[in-house]
Amino acid sequence: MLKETFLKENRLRKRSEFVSLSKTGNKYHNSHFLAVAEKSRFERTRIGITVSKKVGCAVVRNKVKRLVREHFRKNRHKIKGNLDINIIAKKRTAGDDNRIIDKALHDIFHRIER
RNA sequence: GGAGUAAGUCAGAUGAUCGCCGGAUCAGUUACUGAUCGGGAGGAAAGUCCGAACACCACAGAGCGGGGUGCUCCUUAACGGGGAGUCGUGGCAACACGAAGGAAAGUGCAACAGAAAGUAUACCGCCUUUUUUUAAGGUAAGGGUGAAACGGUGCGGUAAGAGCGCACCAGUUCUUCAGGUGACUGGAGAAGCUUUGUAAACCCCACCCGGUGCAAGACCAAAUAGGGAAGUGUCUGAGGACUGCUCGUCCUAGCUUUCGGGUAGGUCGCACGAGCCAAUGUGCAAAUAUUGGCCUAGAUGAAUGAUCGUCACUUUUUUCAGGGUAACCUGAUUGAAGAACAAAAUUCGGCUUAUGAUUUGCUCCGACC
RNA sequence: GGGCGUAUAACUCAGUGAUUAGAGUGGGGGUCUCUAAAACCUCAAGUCAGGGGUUCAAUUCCCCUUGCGCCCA
Repeated sequence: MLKETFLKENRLRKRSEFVSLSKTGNKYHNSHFLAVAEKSRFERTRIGITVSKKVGCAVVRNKVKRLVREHFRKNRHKIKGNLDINIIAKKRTAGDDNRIIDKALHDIFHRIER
């Protein structure tokens, strides 16, 4: 049984990392999200979440971030290889239900794996 | 029952599973891991509109400039906040709102219309004289214009009129009496004194304000190299000290611009405070004093979540029971949906704005007894 | 987090306490031309971001809200 933890070392934490990733990474689209991914130089998969002010107010943005993190936490072991991923939320994420967003996340992680 | 008004309260609860961010203790080991225990968003955390603490700039200076506040008394660390009043405005009322000093220190502005927009003037009128088309003088009652026209009504007076005189009313200024800490209120008297509006126009008066803000600032580690060009200045001048100007003080020996190069990692600041709760005293109250109890988030691409149950709340559907002629009301049952505004970012005191539910007092209206 | 600025026609900007808020570009129509461009004439298009207040009168002065943008190390 794999542990479903999610620590700081699984996250992207510096602006420079985000910038370099967006320059060189491959991009994947979806109705709700935009993902940028690249092979990591570490021995683990790391994730960064970008939710701009366009999506909504602070409460909405926190909610989206938590949903993305929760999904990543539960499905991390399914991702093969070591990747750096940046998930960028689009505007229409704001109003939608949790289940729909979860489905969209499942979809986009599926695209990244291919 | 309806409409309104004021004040207050809460911000769903609880369980399971998987997680997130700090803290304490213990163990292993030597900077990480594990175990246990305990904590983890708001009434507005928001807007950044005020006031402070704190830090640096000189523990903060002078003058000018600039900005703010503006009825009274009280309260507070402070405030543009709050409380209690005064006056004015709105409302039938409960009550609410008010940047509420000065226009009699000075300046400006008041479009169009109107004769005239603030100290004078006279378009139509009215009156007198002369002429009999008119001219001169008097007049501000009436008309007309405008948002606003120089107190109102009446009587006298007059050629016609006019505060020209008088009575009453309204206001202003002055004197005075009583009440109040005071704003102010009530009364008496005098002066024909009758003064336009605007200070959220300049301004005057009184009081207050140095600047920048935790990305303030301090420390540690790492790295390096301080170089080229141009301009300016070189001794009573130049530059800097995050204030527009002048002065003063302190610092540097160079300073500014540009080209090229480097860095932007961590720790502290940072969670015991003008703190919260309760009781008692003082005070109309805002507040405050004493005593007792409590410790209550601290992240930094940024924690406090997700899923599934149970119970409660609101709306609605089905079925049943009771009441009623009926519309419908009450209670139970069953399924479904909903549950506002909104996320700490150095910390406090306020203000403002957004917003769900609910309780109580008061006012007005209607019905019944 | 903290500190600032801005909003006027489809676009870029003026403007000022007062008549129906202007200019350029763009758009429509016309003149000229065989046609087009240029030039000239002409027309339309504004809740002066929204809501309150001061004033006789507000796009302008004051307050609140909203949108957009900038700065810090």
